[in-house]
Amino acid sequence: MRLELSSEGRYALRALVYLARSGEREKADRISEEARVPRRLLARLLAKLSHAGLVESQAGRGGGSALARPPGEITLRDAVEAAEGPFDVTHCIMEERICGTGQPCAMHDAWIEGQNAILEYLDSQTLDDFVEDTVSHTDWAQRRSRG
Amino acid sequence: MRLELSSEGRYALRALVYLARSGEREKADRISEEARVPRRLLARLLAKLSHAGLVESQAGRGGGSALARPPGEITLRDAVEAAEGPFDVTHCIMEERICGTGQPCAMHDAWIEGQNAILEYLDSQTLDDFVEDTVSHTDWAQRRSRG
DNA sequence: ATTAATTATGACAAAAATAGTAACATATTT
DNA sequence: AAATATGTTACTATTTTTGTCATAATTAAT
Repeated sequence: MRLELSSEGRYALRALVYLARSGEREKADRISEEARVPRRLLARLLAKLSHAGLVESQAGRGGGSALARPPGEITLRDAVEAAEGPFDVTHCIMEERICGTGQPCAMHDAWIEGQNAILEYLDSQTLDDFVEDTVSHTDWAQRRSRG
Repeated sequence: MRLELSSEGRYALRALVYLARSGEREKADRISEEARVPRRLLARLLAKLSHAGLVESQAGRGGGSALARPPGEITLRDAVEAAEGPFDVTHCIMEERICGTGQPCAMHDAWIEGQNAILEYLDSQTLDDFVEDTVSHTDWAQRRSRG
C-alpha cells in the first residue's frame, strides 16, 4: 500500500517548491519545464492554486505566477488541499458513508485521531522547509544532462 | 481529499471486526451477510487474510473462518496491509518514483516522518479496541429493519 | 467410496476514477 | 488592435478498481 498523492498533487508540490526557490514571478512555460508539469495541465493547476490564495497570477505581457506569501507561511496541507480539495475527516473508514452525525461506526473515534495525526504533520511542514534542502530531483536531472 | 481505504480494505475491517465479535468459526455465507461483503469477493478476501495469518480457514463441511489469534494481537495495520498489501514507505511524494536510494527528493526525510506518524497510529490500534465499542452500523441497520 | 458442503483460485467483464489534450475565453500590456 | 499570458470547460483515452463466473481443491458425513 502506498501513501501517495494524485499526479496533480505531486505537480502542485513541484510547482510550489520551484516557485519558493525562485522567489520571483515565473511564467507558466518556465514552470512547466522546470517543475516538469505538462503545460496544458499546469494552466488548470495554477488557476486552482491561485483561487486557493497560494499563488498570484498575472495575465498579459510580462505576466506569470508567484507565491502569494512567504514560503514559511504555506504549509504542506495548504498545498495538498489546494490541489486535491479540502480534507474530509467525516468520511468513514469502514463504510462508504459519512460517519459521526447519527450512528458512528465502531472505529469512528479512533479514526478521527488517526486522521488528526496526519493533519498535524501536514500542518507542521512549510515550503520553507524544502527550499534550501537537499539536492532536488530537478537539479540532479540537470546535472546529469550536463554530464 | 479523503483519507480512505479501497473497498477491499473496508470489507476486510468489517469482516475482521465481525469475527472478533463472534469469537467463533463462521462460514463465508454468514460473514458475507453480517459484514455486508459481496459473497464472491469475500472468498478472495478471506484467502488473503488467511495467507497473511490473520484468520484460519477450514474447507469442507462444517468449515469456515475464525481469527487466528486474539483480537488484541491484530493491529489495524495488520488488517490494512493484509487487504491492500504492505506499506511502501519508499515511494516518493513529489515524483512518480522510488525515493531514498540515490538522490532523495526535497521532501524525502520529512515525508518519511509523516508516514511514520500514520504507521505508528495504525500499529497502536487493535481489533480489541472495536469489539465492545459503540453500536456498529450492522446492529443499527438490523434494528432499523426490525422497525 | 460417494456425496455434499465449503473454501481457493484464476480469468474475465463492467464500471469508475485518473490523466491528459484540445479548444476556446478572458485579461493585460504595449 | 496586436501580442502575450492566464482561465475555463468539455472531451477522450487509459488505467485502476470492483465485482462476477467458472472451476478446482479440501473436508466431513454417510
